[in-house]
Amino acid sequence: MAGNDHPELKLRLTLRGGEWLGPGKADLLEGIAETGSISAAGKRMKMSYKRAWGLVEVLNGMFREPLVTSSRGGAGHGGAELTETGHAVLRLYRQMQANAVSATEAEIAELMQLTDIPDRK
Amino acid sequence: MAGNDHPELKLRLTLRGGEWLGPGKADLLEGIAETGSISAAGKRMKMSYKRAWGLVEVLNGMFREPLVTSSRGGAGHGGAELTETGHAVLRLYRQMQANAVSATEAEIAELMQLTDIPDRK
DNA sequence: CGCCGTTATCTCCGTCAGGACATAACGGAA
DNA sequence: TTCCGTTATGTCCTGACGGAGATAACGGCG
Repeated sequence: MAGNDHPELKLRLTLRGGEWLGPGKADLLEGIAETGSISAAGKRMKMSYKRAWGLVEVLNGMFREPLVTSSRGGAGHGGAELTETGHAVLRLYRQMQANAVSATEAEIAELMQLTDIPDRK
Repeated sequence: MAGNDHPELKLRLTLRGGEWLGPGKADLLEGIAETGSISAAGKRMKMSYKRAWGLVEVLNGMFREPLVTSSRGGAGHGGAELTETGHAVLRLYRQMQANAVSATEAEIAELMQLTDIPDRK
């Protein structure tokens, strides 16, 4: 019951100068996939709609095909969802994350031994 | 010309909330090790001395033992160098980076295939 | 002693990412 | 036609980050 977040490893993949994929955009994609809405996904991450929408715009511009499609009005009063490419990107990022964590476990453990977290008793 | 940096993977290891080790601090440590000076290392990265010094202070507070020792005046007119712990942290981070890159090569390649970089003929 | 280059601090300022808020468009449903 | 919740897009503002520059301390050396 340490309550420790466990040291966390975050990845940022820079595709081109100024364009990158990191934890924030990945979480947003996941949120959109789960909520079906940009605003709901943004709210869940406690970011403004404006920012969430901006990130989606950037994401859509980074790849050949858009990662998110959205619609206004209509039956469900509008919404958004991931395209096939969107799902693929999210899955690949998560896979990268998992692979990276397991490939660096040893070094992370060593680094943690050098930190102050003394296990307090 | 292509001039492409090749996609680059950056790691950020969060030890505790608000305390993390990333590419910036690692490069700074490396710079201090090579130049023997906080200001020179900072200048090399085009950051102000104030910022470089602040990062060093944070780094020293993140681990049980300081990573950087510094001295004013004296024979060499002052300077800084990495402690044994400092060298260890830098080495471990570089190792993490290398391991993570090779562990995610496949996914990175797949992601790049989805990007716009079309080789422009 | 006075010189020198670095560390160590401080204060002032410009920049800018991002939040808060306002507005409009959309389009099926009631 | 009105209602609704979401997308889409703008303006205004604040707060934090970090640079620029000044100042002082340090401590061997000449």
